Amino acid sequence: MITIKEIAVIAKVSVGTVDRVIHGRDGVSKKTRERVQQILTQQNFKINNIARSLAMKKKYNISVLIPDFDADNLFWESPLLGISKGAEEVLSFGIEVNKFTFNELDKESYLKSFQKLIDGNPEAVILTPLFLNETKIIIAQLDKKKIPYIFLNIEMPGFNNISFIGQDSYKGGYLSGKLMHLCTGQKTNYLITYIESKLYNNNAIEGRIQGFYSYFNKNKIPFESVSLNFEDLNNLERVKQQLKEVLDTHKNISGVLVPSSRISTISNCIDSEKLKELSLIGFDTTAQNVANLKNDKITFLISQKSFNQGLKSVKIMTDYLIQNNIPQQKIYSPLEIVTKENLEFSQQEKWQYIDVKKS
Amino acid sequence: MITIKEIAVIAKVSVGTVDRVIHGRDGVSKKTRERVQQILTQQNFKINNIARSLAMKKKYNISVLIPDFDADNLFWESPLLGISKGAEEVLSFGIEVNKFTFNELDKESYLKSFQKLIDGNPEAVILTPLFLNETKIIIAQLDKKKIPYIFLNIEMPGFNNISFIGQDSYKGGYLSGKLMHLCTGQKTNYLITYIESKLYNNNAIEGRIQGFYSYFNKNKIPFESVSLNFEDLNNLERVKQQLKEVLDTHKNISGVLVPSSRISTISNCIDSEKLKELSLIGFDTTAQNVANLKNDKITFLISQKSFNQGLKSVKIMTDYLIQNNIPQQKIYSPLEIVTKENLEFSQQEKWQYIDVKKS
DNA sequence: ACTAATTTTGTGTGCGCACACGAAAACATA
DNA sequence: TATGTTTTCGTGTGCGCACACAAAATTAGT
Repeated sequence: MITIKEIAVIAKVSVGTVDRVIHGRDGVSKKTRERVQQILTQQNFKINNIARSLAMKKKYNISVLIPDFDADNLFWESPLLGISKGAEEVLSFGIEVNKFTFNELDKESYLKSFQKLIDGNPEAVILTPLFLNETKIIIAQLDKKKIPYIFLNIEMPGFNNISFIGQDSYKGGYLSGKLMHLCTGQKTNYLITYIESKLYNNNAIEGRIQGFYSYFNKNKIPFESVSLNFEDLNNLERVKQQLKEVLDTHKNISGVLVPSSRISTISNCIDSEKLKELSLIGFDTTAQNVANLKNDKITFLISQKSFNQGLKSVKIMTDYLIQNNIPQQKIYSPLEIVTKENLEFSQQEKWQYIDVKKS
Repeated sequence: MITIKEIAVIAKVSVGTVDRVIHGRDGVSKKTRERVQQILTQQNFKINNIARSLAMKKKYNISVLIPDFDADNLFWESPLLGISKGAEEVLSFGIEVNKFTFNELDKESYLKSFQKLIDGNPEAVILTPLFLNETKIIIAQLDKKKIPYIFLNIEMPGFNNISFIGQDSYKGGYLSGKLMHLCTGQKTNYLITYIESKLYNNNAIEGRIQGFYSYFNKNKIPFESVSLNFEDLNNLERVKQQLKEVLDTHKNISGVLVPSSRISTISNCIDSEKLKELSLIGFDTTAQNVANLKNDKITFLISQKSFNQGLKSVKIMTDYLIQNNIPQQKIYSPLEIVTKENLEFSQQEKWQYIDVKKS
């Protein structure tokens, strides 16, 4: 690997001039600039990022706004862990990552957390835009201050986010259709459950349901589906009752699709005898979901590897800040098919990180 | 992040002494060593790897011995690409990666390539131990010279490799059993094809077949299987004939398992009308396999993400050389279930790398 | 032609660490 | 006590780059 010093010798200029050419700073005559540039490309000069980041010492502050997790809903644990991992990896590059969490059921806490965040004067922001109107307020401030931002996990159109990192929910649903069909064969009567949220419009869930339908339509497979809408997934007795009713009236249902991460709640609320006749397919490998996959209550999970999403968001933002690398507008995570038999190999990155932390 | 200089001030010693304590070099009195060590842990000192690798300038040479690929069998392309990616990533750490390939059908070329490799005096070796006896010769030399080595993709017991990176073939086969059962439902009559190799004993294929059987046995699912052994997969006419024969005599076969990466060859040699009645499951996402997955000739592929295996092998060896991090003895890759519907999200790392290379 | 203003180029220092070398302290021997 | 030996510790330099500042070269203005 050739160094700027060597380039300087070849070009018969000083390292300062080479530095100016490399970074396109002004103060170099056209003639020497061209000469140096030519030698640069000709010698295939590649900057030594190790030395660069050591010399730079510029401190960047990336702030993250993301929902918190709790015992009932562990979904956000994974991305948070991924972000922590990312934070460690970019630490030596002079990047500090600050996490701000909020209650996913509380718009106020979203705004309040953001207020704290913005007070820290971050150079860049990674956020989960859960509520539309509040996000508008937030983004207005970011745009005004010209702070770049990435949307993590939730897609929301109409903003100038430099990237979206998450799942293609339509294709996830489409895949769930295929798997469901595979599980149930001819008996194509399905139950689809979801939670009507007055709080936020979750495009992901709708996308998944659409994808699910599309699989059958595009492949000209006749099917029937019943939808069941829960008001409150924490009222387990009510959930049980609703499920029993619908499964009793529609005896021929052979599969249940839960287009969210809450499938374990559903599977726990179905009578265990009845459960044996059903194929359950859901999304995301939360601890509860994984447990139910293990004891055969769930057949398939489709994971978006949200640990990696968190990790990636930090790394991509770092790349943007340090190298000025513009990322792709949409970065879709893999659709990982998880079943009892390959479970132990799933989410390796996450578990490795947790292991390291413990030791 | 606290620096050794700051530690030195606190401990009232010079940076040199701190350095000695950190790296356990001798020449420090017991008393000061303990004092410095205490401050080190107390202040939670973490070495700055950026600065470290800059200062070190020690050049390491990792050499890789791996089969070459050709148009008929692209399997080894992926790990090779992964290794290239890894080589780039560790370049700034003063690590040079040299690749030596051999013909997987030719024991002589294995030894000959190794001879070239060892002449380069590598500090570490990553290899695919394809032939048992020849591997013994090779490893004897490495052991004698105390050169550490990792086994990539192929497991071979009885050696002092610091790690094995590859697939758990038994569990891969077990998963293929589950998927096959899912695809075929009640009709559990299967054809299992393989290539009897006189050259090398491929434990992976045996492991997969065993795993496949185990799935049905452990779950007490009655099934029947027919085995078909090809002498030469390049003699397509003969392969076609053999397949036709076996499928004609066993009309009730509903699925075909190919426990190797050569499933595309098989699927291309089955009459297309007949193919529609069959479920085909195979391993590894070679270009040909992927193409056949797309046009519905193959139902499932189980991928071991060999790109990542190659990448990982380089990074793990680097970690071992630079940080003296001892890796796990066995590092199993995920069992990625690939189907037409999630194909585009598969192997992202690999495609990204290829894209970058092109631009 | 002689300053002054401006552009162009060169130099020096430091980022945090590794390591060679030399200095000082502690100890040993006569 | 003087001298040699060994142990312990400190200093200086460089890794490749960024950046502030100084110096030189060029141009403009009179």
